[in-house]
Amino acid sequence: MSEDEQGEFKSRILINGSKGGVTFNETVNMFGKNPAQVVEDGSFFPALEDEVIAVENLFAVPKCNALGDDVLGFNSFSQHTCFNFEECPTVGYGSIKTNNDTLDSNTNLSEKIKEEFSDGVSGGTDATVLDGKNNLIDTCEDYLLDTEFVDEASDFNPIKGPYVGNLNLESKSMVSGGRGHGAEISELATTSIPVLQGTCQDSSLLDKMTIDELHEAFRNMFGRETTVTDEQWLKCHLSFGLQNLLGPSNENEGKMISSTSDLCSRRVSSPFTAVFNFKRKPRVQHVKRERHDNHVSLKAISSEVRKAVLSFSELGEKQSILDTRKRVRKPTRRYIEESLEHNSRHQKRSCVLSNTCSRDKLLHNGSYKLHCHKGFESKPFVSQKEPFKGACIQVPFGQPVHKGHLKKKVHESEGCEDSKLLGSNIDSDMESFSTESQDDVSEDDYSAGTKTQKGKSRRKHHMYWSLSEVSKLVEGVSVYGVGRWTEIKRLLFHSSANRTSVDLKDKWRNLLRASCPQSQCNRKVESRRKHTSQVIPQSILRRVRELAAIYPYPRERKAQV
DNA sequence: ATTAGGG
DNA sequence: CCCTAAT
Repeated sequence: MSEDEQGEFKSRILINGSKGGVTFNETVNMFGKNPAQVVEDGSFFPALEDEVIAVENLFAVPKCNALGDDVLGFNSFSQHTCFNFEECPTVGYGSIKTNNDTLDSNTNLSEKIKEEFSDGVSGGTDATVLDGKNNLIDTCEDYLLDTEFVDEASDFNPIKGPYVGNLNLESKSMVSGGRGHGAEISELATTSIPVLQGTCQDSSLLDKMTIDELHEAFRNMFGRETTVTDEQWLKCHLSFGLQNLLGPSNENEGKMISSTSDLCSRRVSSPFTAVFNFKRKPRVQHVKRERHDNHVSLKAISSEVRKAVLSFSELGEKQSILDTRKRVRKPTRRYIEESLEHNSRHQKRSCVLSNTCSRDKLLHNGSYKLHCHKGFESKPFVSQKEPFKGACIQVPFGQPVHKGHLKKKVHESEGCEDSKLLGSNIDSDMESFSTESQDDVSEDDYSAGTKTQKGKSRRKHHMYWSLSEVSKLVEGVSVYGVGRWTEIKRLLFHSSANRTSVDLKDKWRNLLRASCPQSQCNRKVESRRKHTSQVIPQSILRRVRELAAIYPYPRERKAQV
């Protein structure tokens, strides 16, 4: 099957799916698999309730970040998902079941997939994996662009959720009588295609939901309220979130590097084949069982199957290819920094591998436009479209948060607090320059923010020296002498993180210049400055002169000697 | 790592 | 303030 044919095939499925034009049975038949066979295989369905619970725990353990705005992130999503499970463990079976017997493993499928892949998560997902994903995405994109989802000007994706049915159930906490049907990972193919259309069939359920219900569902899913009253918007977000169930599995499915490059070279290896592979339930299921018993992770699955999983995910995500781009984990600024510092070397290597396929595409991918330094543009998944919001710190799976970060962060905040303290200290200690003190605080905050981006030369925000600071400096010089900037800094400016010893030195130099009675030129400048900046009191200037005499600068010292 | 000095 | 050379 040629590439074009593959693409056409995929598009067909997707489009049909979105329009619900193909029934599940038809879809299944397309693959030559009779749904009855699926049902017949009883081993697929029995899933113990505790299995569900296990899943729940699985997801409860990992990331417990504060729910942030990044609703697209897998972390928060899984968290919410877990939440939902708690509320109704058997959620989602009913509605699908009404559609087709084979479909009732729908939701469970998602769980299983997650479960399946969550093992690999801890193993550490490598950047390359993500790159690989992007490769896939991009590849898929070609096929999908002509679908109805090109329009993604807005932040959300107009997905007429495949999972609408589930959503409905979740939001209403409907519990069907059925137990958790052990949806096998192999069900993925069979299920998801039906899902794609099944949702459309069930979209009536979504439509039936009131705004309040939608809001509730939204809250359950994303852990936050929304003020949006647009039904479409809510539905899209909800369905989008549900769709994430499959996305993460993709992302988490590590160790795909090899197959990734494989896919790179010949592009996605026949999505059709991929789906088809999934039809071989017995095989995959076998793996699944093994895993249950022996904790055999997905690694055990043959690379072929894994490839299939990956490829399938593209399919299953339907239009979401575009979504996926956005859903790609947004790293925190911290993470970016760290990556720059620690991983640049590794990335260079892995990028060489993955770039050939992904890079050029990614580069003209708007949402991936990376505003990054140096060889970082090749890491699409680090794109940070939205400004970092401290509330939601999402660290990509497998990318451990180094303690250094914590330290750094702590230090930074320390600095801020200290500077605030300094402000108050100054107020009490010195003659009180309240405005200046405030300036200190704000300035500190600012500089603390800019300092973090070590790399590019961003000039430190100009911070005027407050009179109190000058006084302290002079005092320090009088005590320790000129040139002991580190000492002075340590004892008198320890709390002000924004004044380095070099700053002190520079300031002293300037004071010296200002103090020594100079030519008219100098005075002119001085008088000119009077209007804009602070005027250094004569008392201080005098003191500076005295100190200059006592502690001449080295050069002058030499001259004196 | 500090310091001096030029820019 | 930044950068760099010298120490």
